[in-house]
Amino acid sequence: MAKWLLKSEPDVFGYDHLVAAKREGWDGVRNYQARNFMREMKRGDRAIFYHSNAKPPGVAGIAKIVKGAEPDPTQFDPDSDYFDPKSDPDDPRWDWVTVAPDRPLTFLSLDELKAMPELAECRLLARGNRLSVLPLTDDEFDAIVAAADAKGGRS
DNA sequence: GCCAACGTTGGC
DNA sequence: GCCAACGTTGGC
Repeated sequence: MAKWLLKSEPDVFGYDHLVAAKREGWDGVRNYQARNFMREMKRGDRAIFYHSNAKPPGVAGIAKIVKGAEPDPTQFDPDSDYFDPKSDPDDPRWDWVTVAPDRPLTFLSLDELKAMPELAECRLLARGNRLSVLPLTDDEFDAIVAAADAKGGRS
């Protein structure tokens, strides 16, 4: 089971939105590297749900992949912000995966993540990183969950 | 294939 | 609102 990190802006779609929606297509990814990571995702994988462009940014919960990659329908919708006129319906350019909430985490801010030695190599914290979908090692994933649970007084 | 211009991301 | 980083586009 692979581990991932998904970024979302909480003003647009935060972890609470995912909880309310129960499941959601992860639409709007328009970056090839991020798309390729989504294509590697399998049902049952877990992902850290990260709030970007937030005050403060940080980790809000755990999501699970409930359906692997398939074409993102918003690429064909002219009314969508994510419409891509260059995407050929016979050979769709962009995919999404379907995610569901697993469980919320005690909030860990970006500053707290930066202070964790286990995340020294994590792509999330790499300088200039803008990828919205990225892989985590098992150790990185476990360290984030453990740190959030410790902060929340959960053992 | 190079690279300058431009747009977007995301922290601050 | 600013700006650094970086991906994409398009002229050549």
